[in-house]
Amino acid sequence: MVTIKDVAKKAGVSPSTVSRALSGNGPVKESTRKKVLDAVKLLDYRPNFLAQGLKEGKTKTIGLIIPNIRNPIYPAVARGVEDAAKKFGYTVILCNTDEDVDTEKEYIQKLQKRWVDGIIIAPASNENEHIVKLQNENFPIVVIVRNVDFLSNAVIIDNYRAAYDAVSYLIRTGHRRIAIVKGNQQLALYRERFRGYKQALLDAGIPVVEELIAGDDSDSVQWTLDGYNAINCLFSQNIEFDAVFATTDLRAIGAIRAIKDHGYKVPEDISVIGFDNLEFSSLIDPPLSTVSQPLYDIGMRAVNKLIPLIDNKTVTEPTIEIMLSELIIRKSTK
Amino acid sequence: MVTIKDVAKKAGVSPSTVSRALSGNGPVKESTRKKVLDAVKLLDYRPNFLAQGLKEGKTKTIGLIIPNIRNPIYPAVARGVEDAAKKFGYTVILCNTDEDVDTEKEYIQKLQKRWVDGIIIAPASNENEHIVKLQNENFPIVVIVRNVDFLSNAVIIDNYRAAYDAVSYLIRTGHRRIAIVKGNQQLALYRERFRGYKQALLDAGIPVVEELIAGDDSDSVQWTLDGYNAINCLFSQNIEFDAVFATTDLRAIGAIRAIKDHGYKVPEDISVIGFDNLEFSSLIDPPLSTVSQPLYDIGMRAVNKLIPLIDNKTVTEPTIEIMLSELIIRKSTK
DNA sequence: CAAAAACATAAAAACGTTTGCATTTACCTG
DNA sequence: CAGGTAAATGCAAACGTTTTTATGTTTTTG
Repeated sequence: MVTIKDVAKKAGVSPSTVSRALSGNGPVKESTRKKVLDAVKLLDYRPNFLAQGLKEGKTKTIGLIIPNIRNPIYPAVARGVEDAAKKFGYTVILCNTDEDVDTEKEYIQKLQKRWVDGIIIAPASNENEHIVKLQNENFPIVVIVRNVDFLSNAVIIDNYRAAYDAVSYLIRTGHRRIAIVKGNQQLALYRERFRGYKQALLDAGIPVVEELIAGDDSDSVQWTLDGYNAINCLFSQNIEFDAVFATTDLRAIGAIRAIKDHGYKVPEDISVIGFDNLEFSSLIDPPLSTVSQPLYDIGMRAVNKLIPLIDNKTVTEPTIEIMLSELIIRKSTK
Repeated sequence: MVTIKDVAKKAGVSPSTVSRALSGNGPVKESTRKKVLDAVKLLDYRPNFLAQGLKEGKTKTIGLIIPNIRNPIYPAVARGVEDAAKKFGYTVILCNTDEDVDTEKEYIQKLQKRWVDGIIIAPASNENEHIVKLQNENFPIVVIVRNVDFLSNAVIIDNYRAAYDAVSYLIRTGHRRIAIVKGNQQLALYRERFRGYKQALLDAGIPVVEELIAGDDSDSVQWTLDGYNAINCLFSQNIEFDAVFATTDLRAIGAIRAIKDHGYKVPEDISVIGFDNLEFSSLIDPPLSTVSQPLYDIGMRAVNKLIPLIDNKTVTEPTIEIMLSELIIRKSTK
């Protein structure tokens, strides 16, 4: 490989002059700068990033830790992160944890070996002392999508509020027996959505009944399955309901499938509302009513929050940024 | 930050001994190894990756360059790449080109600054001298998904064959007026699929007629739109057809929408077959018949092909690996 | 025109590792 | 128990940069 010394020799100057000519961190005569630039071009010299990084203690790299890029909410997030990172001259390392805390820890270790300048993470579970530790060490880190139970720099939506609004909409449009596919209650975000569901019912004077609460805490990769099973379960118990609030679009899709399988129509017999607004949620039949998360923006904002943390090492109180979600009504609700 | 010297001091040995104790690259007495390990734990020492990389000329990092992670075929590929990479101790840097050659070049430059050991790429376009150049420089690179017109290490499917089989299936099941949404003909993979379509018709004695060839070369991010517009276009010209071969599932979804919008039924009136087998293609209505690409495996195989290129710097002829695709018949064909 | 000031460049140290070589220590063997 | 061998460890160089310090060369100015 061609080094700065080769360039120096070719241009007839010292390595330090080459460095200055390229970085602009010092005076260099126009004529020599030209000689250097010519030599650089001639030899196709590219500075060794590792050496630079070693010297400066920075890598201009950030780690993005998410449960699974195949979960369709994450590509948009990843894209937002990458686009923003690129704008700041950073590159992104992608890490999938499969919802497993140990994998998450392992990746953090790996990333931390001083080569990423910061981390953006959608935590795998509610066990996150390792994240607290990182934060205490003043390592730049931003939590996204899944809020945690300690104060941290985070970019999320108000899951409680969003769920409350969605369920309130169902109530307002005449539904009274509203089932929920509740999601993994280990995760704060599903607890919040569940809480929103209950409060909306209570505020409307509708009792929260156990038999309408469906879904389990499994984390199957077949994400529609939970919704499908949950609704099938209701049918098999002959429980009546006129609407379903699914805590993700994928669960909603599974729910719709189950409803159709039992010969009922969406939304004529049963309304279904989802959560996430995946790109293809408008493409299914019927197009899904859902809560839209600004996933791309969450990714972008996370980077915008992270960079200052990396730059000014001034310690500031962590802040949570609440992004706006939006209720999108399509054809799966009447 | 804590360095190897700190550990050495704490353990009462020299830095070289610490290095050997940790890497195993030399003899070290059991008792001293223990002292070192204790010191490491006590100080929470983590070797500086940059320094290691600088010394060894390797970063244990690979770059993955794809058009767009939001295009639903790529998450599976990315996951395959990451899982395999992890097995070999490598990490993955994700780069989205948005189908833009300049962005692609820019990323390659960036990655090449000696810090990725190899690159896996789904090229943005048919302009790829920069990839040829990389290959000639003996830089480890593997092409995936989108074949190129020069001999390279690649992991792809036989797009011609797969398209041929899909169209042949339509013919065998009684369709005669088969329209195609042809995809961007700048890209070899769509040319191949188009060629398969034509050959299948010819081999069955069915003429290839211009009016049934639809779709344009745009690369809109709204990937269903091309299929939607293409089919609408046919209807508006009053062209009759009894089947559609869409060159991607997303185009198929758009096509189905257009067909439904015009009051026809899939598959009773018009059959539709797609290409890719996206995770949600079985979830739409009707569940889509399609050609399955082993996307996850393509990612995995690409890494398995790349690692030897990185390790043995022995120059071997590039080889193309053809993965098997599979025709999956669901409910969108009769 | 000489001395000071400003500018341009070179030399050397530093970043945190790994590793070849030299040295010390421990262990055998005759 | 001396001498030889093997094992364990330390020293120093090297990886490719950037930056501080030192040196040499202009230019300015009284």
